[in-house]
Amino acid sequence: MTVNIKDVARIAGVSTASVSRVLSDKPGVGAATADRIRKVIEDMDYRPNLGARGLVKRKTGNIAVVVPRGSFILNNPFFSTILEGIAKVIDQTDYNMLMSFTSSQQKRLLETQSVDGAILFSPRNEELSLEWLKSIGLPIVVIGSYLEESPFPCVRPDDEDGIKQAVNALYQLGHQNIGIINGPMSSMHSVRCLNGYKSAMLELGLNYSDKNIYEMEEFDVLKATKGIAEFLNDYRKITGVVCSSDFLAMGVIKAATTMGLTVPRDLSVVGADDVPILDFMTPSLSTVHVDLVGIGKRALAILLDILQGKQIRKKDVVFKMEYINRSSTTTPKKQ
Amino acid sequence: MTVNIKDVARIAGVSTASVSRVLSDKPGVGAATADRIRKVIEDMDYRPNLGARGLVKRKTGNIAVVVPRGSFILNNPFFSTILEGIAKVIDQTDYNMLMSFTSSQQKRLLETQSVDGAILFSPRNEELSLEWLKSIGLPIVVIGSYLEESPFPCVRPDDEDGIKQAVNALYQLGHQNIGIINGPMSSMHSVRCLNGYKSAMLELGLNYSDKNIYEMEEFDVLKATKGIAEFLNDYRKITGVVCSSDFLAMGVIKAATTMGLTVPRDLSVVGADDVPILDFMTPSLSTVHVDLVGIGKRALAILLDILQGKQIRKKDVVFKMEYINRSSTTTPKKQ
DNA sequence: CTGAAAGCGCTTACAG
DNA sequence: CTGAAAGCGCTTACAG
Repeated sequence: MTVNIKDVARIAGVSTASVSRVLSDKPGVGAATADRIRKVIEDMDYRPNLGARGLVKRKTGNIAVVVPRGSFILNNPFFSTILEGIAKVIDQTDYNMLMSFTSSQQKRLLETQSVDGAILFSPRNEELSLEWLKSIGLPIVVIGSYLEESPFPCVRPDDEDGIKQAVNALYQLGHQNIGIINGPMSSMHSVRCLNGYKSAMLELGLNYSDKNIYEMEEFDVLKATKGIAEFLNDYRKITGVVCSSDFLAMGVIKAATTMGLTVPRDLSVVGADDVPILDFMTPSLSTVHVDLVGIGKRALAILLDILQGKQIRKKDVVFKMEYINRSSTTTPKKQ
Repeated sequence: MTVNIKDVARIAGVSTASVSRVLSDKPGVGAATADRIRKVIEDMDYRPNLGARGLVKRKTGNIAVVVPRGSFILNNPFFSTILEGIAKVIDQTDYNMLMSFTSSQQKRLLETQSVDGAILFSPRNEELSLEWLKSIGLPIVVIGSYLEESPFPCVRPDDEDGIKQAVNALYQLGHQNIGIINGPMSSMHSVRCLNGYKSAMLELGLNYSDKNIYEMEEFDVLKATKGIAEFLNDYRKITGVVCSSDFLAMGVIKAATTMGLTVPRDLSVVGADDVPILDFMTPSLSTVHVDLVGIGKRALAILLDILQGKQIRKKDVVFKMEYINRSSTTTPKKQ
């Protein structure tokens, strides 16, 4: 049996009210009494039951971090890097982090008063509908994208501009026939990337057709290498591709290698996000950098502000991206 | 104000006891009454407050997953892959997963009755002392290693044998001068890897000295490339290295590349664990495979068993490893 | 089959 | 400065 506040009160010869007061540094306890209580707490190694406290204070001290269905997600360094940012600031607070993966778990987590607020990674309306999310009345911050009409604060990379920079960088190197490897269009992120690609191509006066655009059905690159290889094979004129994520770029390089192409000699590849681990690849990945850790930090900071009742000024926080030239890109071969 | 069990009872015209009974499918409620209650629950969109329930049932429905200090950890695919296994089985239960990173957070999480059990990733005695861990009386399963005298069930790769296989594989390819890149000796894992290395070398009749052994002070490979490069440079006779993790192997390849060495032509490198993402590297990594997802699943399964009061048979579960030859290894050059 | 009551471990007006 | 009491939202003997 673990010791509770009553035990402490009894041993210290005071009421539980007094113990509670010193526990939360509230005034109204004499210095001598307080010291005595503190000693007893120490001696008995008493720790308050956070659940019980939460019940009366009507807050749990927990924050949910919700990642979309699909376990692959954890292995995606994009998420783990942002998570690192979240972890960094949560460690300076008294909040605990609850994670959930499947959509049934998520719902239960969000609707059972188990958390005070939630950070949602690119939620999908099919799984977490806007209406439902609003109905539970929980403070929410989303990372990445959600529906256009979402009322929740959002923090995300400027992906549209990022892709534009990537296309421009390839163009500067001399590429004319540029492709894009994109995620499923059910995600706003992919939509914006495609927009960025198209407008960059247009501005540069470059031609493109459907054969320049590969849209994956799923995010799981580990299983998509084959499709990418077919795409690359189908239209050999492409000399450079931009990808909507580093993870995809990794798949592209893998696919190219499988086909006997050498990156960057035969194909230049640009990623997006600049996930730390990929700097270790050979060739190291040219990409469009964004401060992923910063995104995580910022998202949690906003949630914390909401939790403290602060008014938030900026509903949408967009992190700027910046092209980094490494060694997966070069001048195209003369055809 | 969210609706509570009293509201439901009032509207349904019954006592809270009856509502509670249908909530948890307990007998003792007439079919008609039960149906009526269920309808009210539905209509009012009532969800039980898990915190309140936990208070009386004396369990929280939460499981802690504790990873060692150092945010880099999240980006280590070794952890995220195991985590994937944990997530997979937790999603089939009603438990939620609480994660914590810093040691102060961990202690708070474990001692405030916030969780029913915990999975500890290679805990360090300096942060989570055995004595303290025992004193909190929480069901615990450790992944990786802890102290020799730890009473907690443990699941881990057979790392000693894994390294032996790696050394043997290099030997088969013709390598004689084999090095090892290891983690800090404060970790049992590193100790076992070193043992495996030494006994393999001994069995093969190969010579080695301190110059064959590089021990990192920290696990953060992203910052250790320099040290590895110095090590490789210091004793150029080494033609192949085994590493105590794929993550380290990645650092070795990076370091070698920086020095102008080509892997595997100038240096063969073997990783350990076979983390999914590294199959995408060029060259793809030769490594010693272990079922990381399985380790995660198994660890949680054991914890769940303990939580259900089952007696556990095997205190230590060791997953076998198996060498996989990919393209970061080859026959050494003639010197 | 059903409900009144006590209790899980806390906190917080309220009264003194 | 201090304590008795009520209450947070549930569950569970106990009695009928």
